[in-house]
Amino acid sequence: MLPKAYDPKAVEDGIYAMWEQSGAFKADTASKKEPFTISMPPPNATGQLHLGHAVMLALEDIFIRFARMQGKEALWVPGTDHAAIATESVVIKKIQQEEKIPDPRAKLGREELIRRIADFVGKSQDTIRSQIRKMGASCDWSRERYTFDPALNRCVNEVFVKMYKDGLIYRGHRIVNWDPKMQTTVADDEIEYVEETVPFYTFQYGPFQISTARPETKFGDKYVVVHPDDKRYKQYKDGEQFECEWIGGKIKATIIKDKVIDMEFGTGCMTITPWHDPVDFDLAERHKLDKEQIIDFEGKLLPIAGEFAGMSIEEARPKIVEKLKEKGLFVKIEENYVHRVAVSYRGKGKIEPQIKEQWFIDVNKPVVPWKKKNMSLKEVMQDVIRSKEIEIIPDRFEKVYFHWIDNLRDWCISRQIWWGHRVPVYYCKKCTEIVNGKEVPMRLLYIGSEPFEVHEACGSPVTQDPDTLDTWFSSGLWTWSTLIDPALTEDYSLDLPDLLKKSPDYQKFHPTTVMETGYDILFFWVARMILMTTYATGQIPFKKVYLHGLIRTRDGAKMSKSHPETCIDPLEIIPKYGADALRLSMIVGQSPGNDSRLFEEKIGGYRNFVNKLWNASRFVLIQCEEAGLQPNEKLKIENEKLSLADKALLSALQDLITDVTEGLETYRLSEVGERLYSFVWDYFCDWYLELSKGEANPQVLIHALRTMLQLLHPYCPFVTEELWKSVAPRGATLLIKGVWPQADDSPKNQGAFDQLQVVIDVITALRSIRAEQGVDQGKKIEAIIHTKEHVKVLESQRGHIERMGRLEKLTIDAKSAKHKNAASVFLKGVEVHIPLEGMIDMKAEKQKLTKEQENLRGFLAGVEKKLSNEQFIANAAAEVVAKEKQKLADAQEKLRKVEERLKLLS
RNA sequence: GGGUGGUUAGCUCAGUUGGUUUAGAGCGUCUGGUUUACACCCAGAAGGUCACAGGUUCGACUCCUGUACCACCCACCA
Repeated sequence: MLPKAYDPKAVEDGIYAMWEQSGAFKADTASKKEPFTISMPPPNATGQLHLGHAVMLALEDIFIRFARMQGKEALWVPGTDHAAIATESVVIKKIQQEEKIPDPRAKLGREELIRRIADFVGKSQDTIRSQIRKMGASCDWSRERYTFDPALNRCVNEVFVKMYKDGLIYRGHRIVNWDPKMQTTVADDEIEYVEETVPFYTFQYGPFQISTARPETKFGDKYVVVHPDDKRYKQYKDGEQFECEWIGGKIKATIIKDKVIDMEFGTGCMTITPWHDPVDFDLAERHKLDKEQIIDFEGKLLPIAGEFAGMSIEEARPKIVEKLKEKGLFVKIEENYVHRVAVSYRGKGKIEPQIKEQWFIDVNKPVVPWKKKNMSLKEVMQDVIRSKEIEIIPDRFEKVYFHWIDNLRDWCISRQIWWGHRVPVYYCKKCTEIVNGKEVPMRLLYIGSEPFEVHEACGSPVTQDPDTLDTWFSSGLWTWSTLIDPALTEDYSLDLPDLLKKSPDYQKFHPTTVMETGYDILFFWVARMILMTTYATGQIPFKKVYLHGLIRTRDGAKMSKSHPETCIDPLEIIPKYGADALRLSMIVGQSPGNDSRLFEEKIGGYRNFVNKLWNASRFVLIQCEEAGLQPNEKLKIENEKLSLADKALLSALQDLITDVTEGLETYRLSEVGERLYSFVWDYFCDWYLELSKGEANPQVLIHALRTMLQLLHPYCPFVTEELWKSVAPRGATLLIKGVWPQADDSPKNQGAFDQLQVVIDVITALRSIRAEQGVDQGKKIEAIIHTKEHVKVLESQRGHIERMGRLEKLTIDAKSAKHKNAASVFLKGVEVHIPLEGMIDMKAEKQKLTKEQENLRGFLAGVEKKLSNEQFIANAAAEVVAKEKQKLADAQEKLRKVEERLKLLS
């Protein structure tokens, strides 16, 4: 016999091990079944699982388990991400703190640091693997991948080479976001802005007054920019030059007219620093102006700053202002200027724009063959969404996505950190080449995916480009690089199309079915996967994108370790409430794309539900034992032995199956969860089980329980699998491998359900009458009772109420009917005789019916109008029109009934 | 500056193309109750002019316009 309360801690690990050993997670490439694939967004291999991962795992596990039970070949590929910059900065920090080494890169060198990081990652991966298991995720561990696997590195290199050959990857001097702290470039998307209040200075610059929050960048400024339409500066011409006194002495300045200037802001003119400001850089490019570096890569001022050279920005700033004051060029200072400072999303270091030579991906060059045209990467990215090949849930994110693409610039893919896929470009250490008539060291000797060590022509060793690739370059390949057969990647005679063609997993499982992830990485990752995958494979990476929202604390704050009191840690919750409860609490009541709040009471509520299910099952088993039925027998449900309640339950189960299946197919997870919750608790436990205490039908009980376990399994896999052990039909597989129930498994009993509904309504009405009229034994009840389908008029003389177990028994004797025309039902502990005729309070009834009649007539007119609209018929899908017609027919029928009733009443 | 989402019961949120919902759930509150599983329980109750103002419609939580507040995203304001 089952214990009195469900103890998740005692069963979960065992169940998971059982699933794993059974091979249920493992997808079969050779199978003929329809594939259903999910690539798990790989958690960063830096630490611990958090709620974001937990919600991702819960959602995807539901998709996968449902698909598997529906008989699809379900593959869920797990993995981890090397997360270049994030990981490197974590490890460097760790070494700094634990070993007191201020600059680990310099002290340890490239090889040693990489070894240390790899060590750290290895341990972290173990932790993550076990945590993914704790959530019950049924992913295929035999196919686990890591973005830094040699096989994936091969894919990265192949794509790099292909892009280079297609002219999509180029090297150029461009302004980049430089992080002096991490000593690397940072992507535009990886920057966040922090508000800072700083002094805002205005200085005299020749005849102009210019304002700045960053005087330290102003040394080299020799261009002053004004708006061409600005009347204040009408007398100056574009390109006009003048001499003036500036920080380091006399300079010659040039006036530039350009529309980027906001005339309203400050004095309406500014000087520019092209080397350290993206806007200025663009402007300088447009007007072909000189650019000069002022600040070095460490964040210190260069010799151009004269006496300030070598100082840090913080140190130099007040001194420069002081000097300008001395020179009489200071005009004014505004103390509380709010200004936004760019900070690295990962390392939190202040970003200093710099011009550097970097590798870029050209997003505008139209060289990608797509649908028999040559498109740019941007155009392909737009096309796949526009054509609905990829659908985003919720669809409003499609707009956001398009907007992002519109503003997309060339993607800087090189990073100066060490942890990452190294740029597959090699140089000869010795040879030189002629560029623009000058002899320079050889820039590029070889580019390719195969490792390369010696320059054959001269016999000297080669060196690989020191830069590594942006982490999103490799994760952009994730949906398919994980499906490439690793053994093939050791063969360098194969090219990328060969690798794809010869990998059975790729052939079977790509494109993947659904990509589920947080909306916060729509740009970082989802967009990059679309870009990289369409280009590299000619296929879309996934058919659907399901975006979940952020999980917040009770107060709506972001979950972070800085608020330990409101922050929920899945690893603390699972032992306490169980993985099933956690999963439910994150799924039910949440809609895609919207943030939601999670707190412990909520999880507790679903723990109660899981326990309720457990006890209901216990009760069913007890009933069976009493009735002498083996719970794992094959069932024979005989129609003639069914009570009205049994029939109603069976009928309701059919509806439940239909609703749950449809809901899951359309990704309405919250709704389905709620439906299941309320069915199990309100309908099955509180109503049917209570009834069955009177006269139990163990066959129906077992049947219903089995069906509910099957339907609930994707949501709460552990408890359902555990219970399945007790009620599974002999010879049945594990629930995880089981089949999804079909709605037509057993006969429909819709009639019974309607009949029952009438009775339920009657009882509900009687209750309220009793409350209103204070009916007690022997007092007359007079009322009209509305039901879904009928208007029953009930007149009763006598009624009495008595307790019967948990329910109350209310008996009402009909006056005139004498049970002749009355339905007599025993239900929910209540015996009711319902007379079918008799009248009271016709006025109110008539009013209501008349109103309904009016509404229906209006409605009919509306629908008819719609259906006679040719444009509507022409444009609408066939099923929409059919639905409208159905609506029309239903309404006509309804109207007919209403009119009939009205006639009856008059 | 541009964009998106939100505003529904004390709290946290559902509500699928406008009509069987006289607006739902969970938690909380209140009143009863140890009754053939479950106090992680049962039976009931109270609690909402669906942010506000207009409009379209026979009919609006649902569609349109505007307003207010909140949140987020994007953008080159020196």
